[in-house]
Amino acid sequence: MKKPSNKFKEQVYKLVAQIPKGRVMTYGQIAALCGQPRAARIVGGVAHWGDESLPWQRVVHKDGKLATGFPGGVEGHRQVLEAEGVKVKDYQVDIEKLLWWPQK
DNA sequence: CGAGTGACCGCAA
DNA sequence: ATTGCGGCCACTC
Repeated sequence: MKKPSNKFKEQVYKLVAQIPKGRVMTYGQIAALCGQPRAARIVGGVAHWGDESLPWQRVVHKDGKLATGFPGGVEGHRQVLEAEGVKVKDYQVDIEKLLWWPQK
């Protein structure tokens, strides 16, 4: 296990905290906004061992697929997302519709 | 500096 | 469409 803990983590924190309810972002997207478009894995590490107070449930794969290692698996992830108002279809969200970008 | 890890991403069979 | 493999980056030992 590896626990990220530097500015990259803080960057991810800020981005995730900005995700409005009912919207989702992809790991690659967040990584790109942090300046590392290929560091999606790092974002995943932060998500797993990062601040649990952040809405990681709004972070999904590039295809809109749910996170693999989410507590309770995709099942728990799906329920939390629906609780936020996000319609989940077959453990997948309408990524093209719900994908959110930070206001410039 | 070298090796290992990870809630990913993209391409090939 | 599904499955498998590698590569990528940041971080730890």
